[in-house]
Amino acid sequence: MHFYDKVYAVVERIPPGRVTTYGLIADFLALGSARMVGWALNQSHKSGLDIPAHRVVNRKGELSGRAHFPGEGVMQQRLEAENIEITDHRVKDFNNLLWNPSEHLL
DNA sequence: GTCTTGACTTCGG
DNA sequence: GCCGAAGCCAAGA
Repeated sequence: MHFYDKVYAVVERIPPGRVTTYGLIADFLALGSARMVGWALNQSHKSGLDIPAHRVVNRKGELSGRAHFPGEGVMQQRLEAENIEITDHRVKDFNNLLWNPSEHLL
């Protein structure tokens, strides 16, 4: 059980239409660094699992990981498919859509 | 072994 | 609010 397995477990529990941040996940799992979350998601494609990584954004609500998706604009399209509006690579109404793991999982 | 590289965040200016 | 520096820690070279 590596830390990225826990990251995947949390990310899979993010409800559709909501988003969360690297920092919140790192804090919830006590990883010590938000970078580890990004690194875990970077490796997620070869885990074989279907991780909804598009629901994880940075603390400003920006789609900082969009470049690592299979195609250009894929991350944004997946979010829009869940009724999340994106303007200039940022989640609109981000503060309202933010999903905090520690308030729902514990 | 060290050094670099990040899907990040926080703090000071 | 923006910018630069620093802290963070697992891979890969």
